[in-house]
Amino acid sequence: MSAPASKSPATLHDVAREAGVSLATASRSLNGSARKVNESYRLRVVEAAQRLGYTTNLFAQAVAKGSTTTVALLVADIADPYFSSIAAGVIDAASEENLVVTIAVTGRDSQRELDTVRALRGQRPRVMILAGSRTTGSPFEEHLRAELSSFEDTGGKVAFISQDAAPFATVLLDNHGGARDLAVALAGLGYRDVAVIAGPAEIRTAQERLAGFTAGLAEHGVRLPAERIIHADFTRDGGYRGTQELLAAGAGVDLIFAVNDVMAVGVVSALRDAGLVPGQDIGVAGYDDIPTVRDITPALTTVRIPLEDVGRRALRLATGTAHDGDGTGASAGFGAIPTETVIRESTPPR
Amino acid sequence: MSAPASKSPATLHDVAREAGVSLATASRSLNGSARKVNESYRLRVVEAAQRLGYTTNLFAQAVAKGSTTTVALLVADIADPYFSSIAAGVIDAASEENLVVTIAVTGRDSQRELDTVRALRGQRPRVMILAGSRTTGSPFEEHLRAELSSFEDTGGKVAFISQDAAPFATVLLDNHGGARDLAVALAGLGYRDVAVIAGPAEIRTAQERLAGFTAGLAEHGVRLPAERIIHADFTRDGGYRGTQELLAAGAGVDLIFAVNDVMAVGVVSALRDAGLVPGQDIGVAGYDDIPTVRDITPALTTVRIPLEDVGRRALRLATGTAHDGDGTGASAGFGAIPTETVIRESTPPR
DNA sequence: CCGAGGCTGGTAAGCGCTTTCTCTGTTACT
DNA sequence: AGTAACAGAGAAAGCGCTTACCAGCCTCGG
Repeated sequence: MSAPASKSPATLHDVAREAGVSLATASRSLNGSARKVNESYRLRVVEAAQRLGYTTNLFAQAVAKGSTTTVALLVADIADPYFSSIAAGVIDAASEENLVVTIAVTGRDSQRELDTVRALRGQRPRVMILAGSRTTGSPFEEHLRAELSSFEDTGGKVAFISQDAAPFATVLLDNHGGARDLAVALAGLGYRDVAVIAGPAEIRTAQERLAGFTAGLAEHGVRLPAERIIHADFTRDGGYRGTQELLAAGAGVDLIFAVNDVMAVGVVSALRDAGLVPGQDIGVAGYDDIPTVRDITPALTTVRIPLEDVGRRALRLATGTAHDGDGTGASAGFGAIPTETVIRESTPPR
Repeated sequence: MSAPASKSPATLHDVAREAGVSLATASRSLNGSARKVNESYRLRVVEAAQRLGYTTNLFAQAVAKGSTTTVALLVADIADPYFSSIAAGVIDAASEENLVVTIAVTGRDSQRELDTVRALRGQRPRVMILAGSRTTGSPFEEHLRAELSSFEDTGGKVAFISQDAAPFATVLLDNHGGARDLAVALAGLGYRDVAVIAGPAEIRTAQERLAGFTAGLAEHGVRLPAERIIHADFTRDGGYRGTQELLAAGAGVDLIFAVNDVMAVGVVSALRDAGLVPGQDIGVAGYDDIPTVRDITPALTTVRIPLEDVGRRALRLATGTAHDGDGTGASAGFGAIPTETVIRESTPPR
């Protein structure tokens, strides 16, 4: 190594001395500045920095400038493809703007979510993106709102993903509409005896999808009796157990709609384990179109959300980089993200 | 809100004034310190902080203390379940130690990986965890090493996940052994005409798995001719296309081993699309045991790696929190992570 | 030929926090 | 009672960086 391998990183001061210029000049030549500096000086500084293996201390820079390059992303569970796809989008868009993404996981726990937001504020991120599903009636909801408002008051930006969150910017997912369209399509295929594995009762995304689905069925005169709605965990195992419960109740059902794909995957497995052929004996549909549902058997009917795009959009929404006319090209404004019903083998016509 | 909603966040200075104490006292009472502070003072400070909605500016704190609470995690693709599971583990272990995790994605591009490491150094993270697969013979490899060494020289810690990375701490994944065991098990089931969809030739993880698998087969006298080894992308689509290629070559094969699960998922789909019944006509095996492979049809034979655990372990290895005797309880030392062959329906006995 | 600007380096005052050191007020002994 | 030893609060000096602000130097126009 040519680097002197000291015990602490080289500072700008070191670089300035090595280059024989002042601190100010060094700063100006290394980190953009409106001021011009003589090319020969600049070169000397850059070379000195190179030689010493100097990298700007972003923290110190942040302190001095009073603004950071951090984006905080809160997700319920990073291992869930839904969230990791969104995260991929956020990270992608962030790196375009030279922002660094910090990810925290809240595990669908409002208390913990609140704590996390508090802790994250210490990072003074430029923007905070909350992707965990909002719940209704949580006692922490109000505190969260307050915390976020105060964050915005002090110059931060927040963006929500999913349902409208009052005063904050939101990438709206049209859960109701998507589920409604799906229901219409399925009813059109001839399904009549429907059950829904819904998420936890207090999660709004789950509520909306359930409501939309019910509405869509109603348009075709299909009723969804209350006992055909099973609330379960928002996970693969939730879907599995919900299905067991449903089957145990002995309902004669020709279609199961799980309010998200990971649950639907659980449904398929549960059906199979119960000796039924998913798709053939009972149709199955999910929501989200996570990558895997294309590959399971039968391929799952679902509602596509352009997840990565949603992530990207959330970031841009928050940073104010309108930047439209890219990617899908669809939906220029700030309306809800368009969803698309994708019929696959898991719901053959009846 | 009772907070005055000023234009910039409350500073410690504000808190001190509000509480009528000195800056030093405020600092001492809010953020741990060896020094004791009169309880009544402490209370006043805490209340004032509460009232003003104060949160410590972590950056400033970092600058003053000269150390941060950040962990940087580099992954190839956060949307890949392999990496997102690892990330979940890292984040989990990190939050236990009050560390914040920053995730950057490198997209399996050595150049970009190097750039990212450089950029991340600016954050002065306490530890850097590299989970992307190492490649062999990349011209950037040496630079990366240098950059990381210099990072360690200046007080950082580096941990690699996967194969031994010379002077740096590593959570060793026994790719060779795992693949070998798998091959032995499969040969034991009667498979004889084997093909491998290997990853890109330069990725070490792929190489090792291929080598281990070949060795395992050899133990049972099964040969793996070179034309039965197809190199393809490390993704689902890579597996798909590799399989198409294989089938086009018209080889009479009874088993396809894909060097990772996402590729194996692609293999299954490709077989099916070619009118074959995976598992029945041709056995399929993968590697990693990502959550989804349990749920696809046929359920996939694979090699289990406790991914979250690997993430946790990487963090602890780097922070020096030995902290053993938890979770799985398995493997106390720093040996390779134990893998386990999981035979499922995709490889019925022949 | 001189003063007004325009450039561009350097000096120094912060940014929000920690921490050393000083200094005053107590407590504990002889 | 007098002093040593000890707390514990506050003043102030940083941490690494940015950015007014000041000071030379050069270029022009009158």
